[in-house]
Amino acid sequence: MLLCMKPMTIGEVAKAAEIGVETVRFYEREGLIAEPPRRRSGYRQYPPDTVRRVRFIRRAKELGFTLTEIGELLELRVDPTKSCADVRTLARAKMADIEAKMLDLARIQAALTELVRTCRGKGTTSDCPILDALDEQEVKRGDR
Amino acid sequence: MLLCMKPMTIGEVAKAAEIGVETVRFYEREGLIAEPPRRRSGYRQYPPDTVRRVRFIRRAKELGFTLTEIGELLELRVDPTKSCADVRTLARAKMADIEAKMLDLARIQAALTELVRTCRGKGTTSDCPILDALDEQEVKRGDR
DNA sequence: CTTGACTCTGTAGTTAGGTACAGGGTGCAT
DNA sequence: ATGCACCCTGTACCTAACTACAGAGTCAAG
Repeated sequence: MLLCMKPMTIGEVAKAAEIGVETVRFYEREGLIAEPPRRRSGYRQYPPDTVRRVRFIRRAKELGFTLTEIGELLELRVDPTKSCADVRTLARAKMADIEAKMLDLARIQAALTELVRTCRGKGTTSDCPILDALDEQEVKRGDR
Repeated sequence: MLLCMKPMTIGEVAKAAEIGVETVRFYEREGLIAEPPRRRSGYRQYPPDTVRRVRFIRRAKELGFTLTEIGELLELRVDPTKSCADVRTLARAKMADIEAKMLDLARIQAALTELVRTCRGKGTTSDCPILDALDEQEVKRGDR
């Protein structure tokens, strides 16, 4: 573990996070990762923690979050410079987003399960259960 | 159902699906929705079902699926022209994707819950539980 | 029959999120 | 002390997924 505390080059970070070197610099420009200290030569010296941050960004993107949203998630922390109430409010908003995503995913999952079941059973049991997955809740949304 | 079975214009579909007219045509070009019949004038006449399809596309995008993946999902159905085994295989692959997404979302959700809890506890407990959310599988890998 | 909102095709521009050089400097193993 | 892999900045380019015209035709309320 203590070995991990040595600063890393951008190439090491990129490799560890399974991402391109250019992308790391891009995330830095976008403010998603902090500007690291430099050597006198100008080489970036990343704290190893950066790898986790970059990995988080990569995974969160696959969940449909934009880089902006991911930035907000990464800003969320217990921080004396911010009001606890603000942090909680923002966190709760994100939790609601996530809840909605999980619900939609569960619906598609259920539809796929049904599809596989139907498929095993008989041949031509008609059309497309997938379409049903996400649309009855328009009704619910209306009176939310 | 109140949904009228009469064909709809592209503008009606767009409005009902909360999307732009241009986007509907774009989805048609991309093969995500079928080319509808036309009037003699060339006007598209959409079956009302199209609205559900477009809504599905919109929602699925928010879950991090690409249009290509969404197209694959929409192709999945019990269909005599396709082998049942193929459909099942593809459906199972999608289900695995979805499972992974739901797991990651649950992890972030848990991290946010923890954050809110900590925050209420009035701690300056320092850092960032969010970062921990998606990286425990790293633990499996040996450090160098 | 006019008029204004709507539709058509086709092409071009935009935004998000990277990705790829060019032209130069750095580090280190041999 | 040199070669090679790596890093720097800056700019340009790329794909996905729209979005915005232009220029022309269509529909229907009044």
